[in-house]
Amino acid sequence: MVKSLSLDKNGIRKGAWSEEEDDKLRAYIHRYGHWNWGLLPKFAGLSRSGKSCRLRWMNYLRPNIKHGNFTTEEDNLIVELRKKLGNKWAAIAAKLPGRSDNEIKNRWNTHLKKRAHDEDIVLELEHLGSMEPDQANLKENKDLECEKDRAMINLASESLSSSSSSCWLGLGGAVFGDVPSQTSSYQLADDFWTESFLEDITSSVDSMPSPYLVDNLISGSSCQDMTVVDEFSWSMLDSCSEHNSEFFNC
DNA sequence: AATTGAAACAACCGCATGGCG
DNA sequence: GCGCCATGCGGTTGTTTCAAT
Repeated sequence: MVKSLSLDKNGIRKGAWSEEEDDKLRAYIHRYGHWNWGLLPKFAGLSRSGKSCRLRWMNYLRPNIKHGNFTTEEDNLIVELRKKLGNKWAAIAAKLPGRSDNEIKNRWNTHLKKRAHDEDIVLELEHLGSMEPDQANLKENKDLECEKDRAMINLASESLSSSSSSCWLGLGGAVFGDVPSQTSSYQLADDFWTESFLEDITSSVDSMPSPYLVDNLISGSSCQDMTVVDEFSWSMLDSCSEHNSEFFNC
């Protein structure tokens, strides 16, 4: 279910990410943070665009990201939030810890859109079925009832909202702890990266060029340019040691 | 067993936004 | 105020998988 690999004219890889690329990106961000997506690929030894790296990190490699089946509670919440917020996938994702906007968008487009549409039709038909026959033929009445329908649907979704939110908070409390109000900024716990992972990546990270040691990776850049980059990198790394979690905000 | 169409989803692309000089 | 650049967001595409025929 992945795009086949290809290279563009600049030698930038496109398509599916290999496990090796994932490891490089994960290891690099773990060590240095994503201080600049544009430069990160070169420092991390990846032939990818910064955009591609960012997307891969945000949607797949980011800590705490969940993969696999959506729960009924999650589905309900997505449907409900979409009614309220529209296609604001990032805003919706902020309410579902561990799910990326891309994943939610895909979930909506492949599963929930049709379901939500079907549910609206059922509501509409149920309502029409309860109407007097001659009433149903009167346009003005129909228009009025359509308005009532919308109100009923909204009311139903509000009701669903309060109940499913409770379910979700219960689930969130059990699995994630308190559901953060701003899940776009993740706090990195000390044990975020498992010990086994740290062992796995140690060798690759140590052989990886750090942003302040490499001076020939930015093609065409002058020595002056690199001085700027070096100073920037040092300051960022200093900040990193002081405020480690900020480097993993998503 | 082969074919085909739909479903699923990772990834790409273009535009919008915000920060900075 | 303006232009540039990095980042974020949402729409779309491309590929694989799987079920139906």
